[in-house]
Amino acid sequence: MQESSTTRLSPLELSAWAGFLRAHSALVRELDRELETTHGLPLTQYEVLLRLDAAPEKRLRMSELARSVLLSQSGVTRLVDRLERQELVVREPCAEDRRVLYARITGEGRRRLARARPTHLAGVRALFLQHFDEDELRSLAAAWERLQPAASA
Amino acid sequence: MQESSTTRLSPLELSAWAGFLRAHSALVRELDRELETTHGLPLTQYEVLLRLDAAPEKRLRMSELARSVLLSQSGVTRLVDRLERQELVVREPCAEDRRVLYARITGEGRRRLARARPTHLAGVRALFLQHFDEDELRSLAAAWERLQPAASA
DNA sequence: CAGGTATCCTTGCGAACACAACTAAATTAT
DNA sequence: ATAATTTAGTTGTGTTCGCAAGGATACCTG
Repeated sequence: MQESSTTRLSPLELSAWAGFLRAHSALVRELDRELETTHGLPLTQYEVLLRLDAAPEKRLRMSELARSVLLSQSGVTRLVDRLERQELVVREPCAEDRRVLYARITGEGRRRLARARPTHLAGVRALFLQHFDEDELRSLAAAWERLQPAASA
Repeated sequence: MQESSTTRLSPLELSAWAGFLRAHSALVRELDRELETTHGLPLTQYEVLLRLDAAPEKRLRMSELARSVLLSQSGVTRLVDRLERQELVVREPCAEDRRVLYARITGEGRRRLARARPTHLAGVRALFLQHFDEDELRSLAAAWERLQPAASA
């Protein structure tokens, strides 16, 4: 009463998929813990600061931010709330369209980001990048490109 | 005032790492949504059922389960609470060690799992496995092995 | 075999998220 | 111009999670 191939993953498929899930879970947990304990900055907050710092005018619309960190709109609202409370970010109205708000990274935000960055990058290298050679990195990067449309559909 | 290579990821490194994060987020969200809407079974619950069904006696200690699904102990306690409420799982005491509780999948749990499985596997194939050839899968599986110890340390 | 320690699981608590309903502003249509 | 629709963002509600603390049982040591 089993249709074999459609109801089972091969051991190889299982390793690739389950490993992906496990790796992500362990990595994110560890990196988050690291960042949180050494700089009081959870990973999601770090990533928002990173995006804002990299943005053309050190600011992004709330909705752009939501897309860029792959979070829901309401998630971003409250995430920016938390960042604003710490004065790492400020909200600015937009003159041309008064519905939109920009989130802009502050000087203090940039300092916090600068201090946290080495920690985070060291972690990403030690826990992730380290384990791939250059060919593998290329292969990975290409693969993520391939499954991007499928995922966002 | 910047130490270049230690404070920046190369574009390739960034693609590999950021892609990994984005891919995971999008994939899990989509698979979870799929499973939830078609079978009322969130991904985490599905995975617990899967582990229990695959276990030697259709049961695992709570702590084994926690390690196997890479969740905190308390997370598993409440996840099993939810499963028990739906009667997909039962808790059983252990005679040899009265501190431990086994979580055992029930007949109903196995039926739900069996019904959900094709949906989930189709999703995993379509959204993830599809995009890798066999060599890449092998390379991936090997890589996850490599970074397993680093992550759990 | 008593006292301390370690292990297994649960519970209190707070943080973070998604979904849906909502307000305000802009755009489009009549 | 005004009404309907769309878009940007926030807020209410419920869910899930991790951490830290707690209770019970097992183990270990003198």
